[in-house]
Amino acid sequence: MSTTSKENYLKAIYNYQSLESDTATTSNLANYLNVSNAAISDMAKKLSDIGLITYEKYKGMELTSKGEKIALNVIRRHRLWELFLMKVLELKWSEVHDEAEQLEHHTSEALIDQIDKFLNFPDFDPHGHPIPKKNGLLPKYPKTLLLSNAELNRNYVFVRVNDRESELISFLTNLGLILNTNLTVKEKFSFDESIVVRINDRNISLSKKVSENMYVQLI
Amino acid sequence: MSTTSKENYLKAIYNYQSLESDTATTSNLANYLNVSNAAISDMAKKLSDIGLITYEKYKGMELTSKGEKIALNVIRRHRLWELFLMKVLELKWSEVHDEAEQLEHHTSEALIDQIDKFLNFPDFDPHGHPIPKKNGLLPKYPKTLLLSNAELNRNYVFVRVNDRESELISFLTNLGLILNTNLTVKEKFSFDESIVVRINDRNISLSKKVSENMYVQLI
DNA sequence: TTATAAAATTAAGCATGCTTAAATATATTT
DNA sequence: AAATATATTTAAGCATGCTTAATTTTATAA
Ligand SMILES: [Mn+2]
Ligand SMILES: [Mn+2]
Ligand SMILES: [Mn+2]
Ligand SMILES: [Mn+2]
Repeated sequence: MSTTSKENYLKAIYNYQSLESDTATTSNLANYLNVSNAAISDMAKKLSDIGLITYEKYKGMELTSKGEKIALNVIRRHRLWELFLMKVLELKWSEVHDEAEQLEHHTSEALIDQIDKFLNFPDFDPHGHPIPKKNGLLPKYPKTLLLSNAELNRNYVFVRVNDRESELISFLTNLGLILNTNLTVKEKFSFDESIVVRINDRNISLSKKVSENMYVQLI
Repeated sequence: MSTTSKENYLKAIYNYQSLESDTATTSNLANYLNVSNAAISDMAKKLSDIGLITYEKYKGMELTSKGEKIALNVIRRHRLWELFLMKVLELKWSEVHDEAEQLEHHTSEALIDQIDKFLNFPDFDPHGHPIPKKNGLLPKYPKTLLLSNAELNRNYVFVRVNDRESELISFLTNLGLILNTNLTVKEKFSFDESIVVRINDRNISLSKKVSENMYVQLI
């Protein structure tokens, strides 16, 4: 019923659904999942048939409560694995996402609950994402904004990062830019939308690509 | 190239190949893997085409050194996962096999090496099976025989159990029959091939089905 | 040795999850 | 409001890994 592929589609739809800035369109999902638009249309029919999304041709799709429940469960497995791999098995910050991307589809309820327990029921994964609880609810997490939207000369703390590109994570690690680092935007260049941030008395230049994948919180 | 299905076939072939009492025939594999004979013939062609087994129609199949290497690698992942799940995540003796059956196909080299290291490079899994080393070699392990073939009134130690049926493992657990238990066969009944074994001053009757899945070592 | 039984293979077909190319619907310009 | 561009869906087809039914090969018995 819920294969690896279907789980990934549901997660992707959830992702767009929970964004206020974007929606789960066919093209968005195709791009996100690296498949053709035709594959999305195809799967939309199937997911709709089994009651996991609502779908009207040309109008887009939405998770049903059943579909959302599955999506959150997969996300829970993903994020618990990430934290476990990092804290217990010492995998790198940049490696855990790809590994979890596989494991999330092949982990029983009993196993994931043991991992949850072993980690003492954590609220956040290594990239600052909230971990859905066994009951399906997300823990409370703070309002954040993209670093690319942060204002000049105010104090922020780096609290979350998009983990889908391991290169980016490695890059940040090399810069010493780990979660919970304090920073201030000192300059913004409009010609390439790069910025200069001050971190621990060091000025670092970050491209648009980088700053729009980092989330910060005002302090 | 090497999918979940192919990995399972290679493991199954390895299994029969390493048995002196049986061989990797089409029917054996079909029965072991719970698929039709036709599926085995089909896959034999494919595995042969990609150089993982040698195969002559009606004559049977054998792993090439390339195929055996993959098989041993999957077995390594399987057994390391089993031990890790039991020792670290406290899954039950009867649960770890089914869980590992999935995880073995979705674990990177980096991760399995970390698990190996975390467990301090163990030689045996929870069911007494030797764990292939990173270099592809099996650790030395003692000569054993099936409990069903053990002689009356000699002292044996229970060292290995077939882990493919979780019901059997639960059954043994309930009897207190864990690995490294000493035992003596007191009676053998020919009419149903059941036996009576003496364990810790208790006499226990075991069916043929049970005794031919337990391996013992003479002491 | 020939007949029969058992084992293995081939043939045809199905589900899943993709692809590219063609068709159609929706959005944007003029 | 048409014309054009963009987004989406449909059509046809492919790979993988199965199935059942038919056929062929090999093994066993008479
Ligand atoms: Mn992730
Ligand atoms: Mn993450
Ligand atoms: Mn096992
Ligand atoms: Mn085992």
